[in-house]
Amino acid sequence: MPDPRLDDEDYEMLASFRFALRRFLAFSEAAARRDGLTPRQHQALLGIRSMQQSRGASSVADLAAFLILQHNSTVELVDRLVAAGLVARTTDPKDGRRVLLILTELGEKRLANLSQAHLDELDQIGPELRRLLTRIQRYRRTRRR
Amino acid sequence: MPDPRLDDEDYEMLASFRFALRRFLAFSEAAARRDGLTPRQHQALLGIRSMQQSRGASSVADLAAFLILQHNSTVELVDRLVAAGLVARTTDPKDGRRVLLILTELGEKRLANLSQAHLDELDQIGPELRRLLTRIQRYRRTRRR
DNA sequence: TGGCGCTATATCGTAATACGATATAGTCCG
DNA sequence: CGGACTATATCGTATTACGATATAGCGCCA
Repeated sequence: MPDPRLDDEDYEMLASFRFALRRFLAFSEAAARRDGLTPRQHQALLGIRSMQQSRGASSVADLAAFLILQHNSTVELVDRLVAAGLVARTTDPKDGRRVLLILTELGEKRLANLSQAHLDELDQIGPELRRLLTRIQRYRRTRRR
Repeated sequence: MPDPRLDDEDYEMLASFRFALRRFLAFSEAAARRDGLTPRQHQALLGIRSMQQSRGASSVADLAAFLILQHNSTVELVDRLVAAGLVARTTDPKDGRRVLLILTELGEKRLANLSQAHLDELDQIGPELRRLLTRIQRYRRTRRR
């Protein structure tokens, strides 16, 4: 069992870190909604796009793993993405059980727009997140010895 | 309007960063649930605890600001925290409208346990998050010139 | 090669929770 | 002391993730 004693600074650091994280996520959520997407839909587009590069295409199960969601929840999310015209389903020619997901032109466009906004935001908030992470690590190291 | 062109690496970096973030949040969520708390409840305890230090106590509105939630949602969250015996409500003696929140002994205990686990987890995942953030910043700088 | 176990996706009912709209209580100042 | 303002609380609603279950396709081996 690790030493359970925590001091005020531990709590303060954790709180600051989580607050910064939430501010980033709140930005992300607001940006997505401004474009008519839910946050999950945005993340799904990003996952599909990046897996398109790294492994040719994304199946529903791949997407579930990327989003850390259950398979059935992912199916429902894909339903909504297809209904919104952001993603298309195609069955894998090599394996009829698998459904491969591809971005529509609209999906590409929305994702590009959002990704640009996120990179800009990370320019702002990224350094603070890094600072907080570094501070936590440093403080822990000093206390461990 | 910023240059909207994004390349594969931009998407890959964003996807990796968000995936790392989700893994951390999934860890956090699982740790909270293992202790019988929802993720929000855990974050609320952390916020209340850290505001106790920084400004004496947390009101409902303070907590809402920390969690980036609407006031009414926060009231409902506090209802659940009180029902679970983790937090107690006390009206501010200086302003009868305000409700000050304090952790019960059980709340303190749960938070201490969870915070320890989170610091340990950040030892693991923190460096990767920092690396990804640095990579994004560096890549952007090289492309901007 | 036919059937059986396995994997992948889909369906459906349920529960949790954040929100908007609205109500109530307390404060403060002209 | 009344009215505007602030803080908290209540309630109905919508979204969405999940568990349990169903269906379809694949591959192996007796």
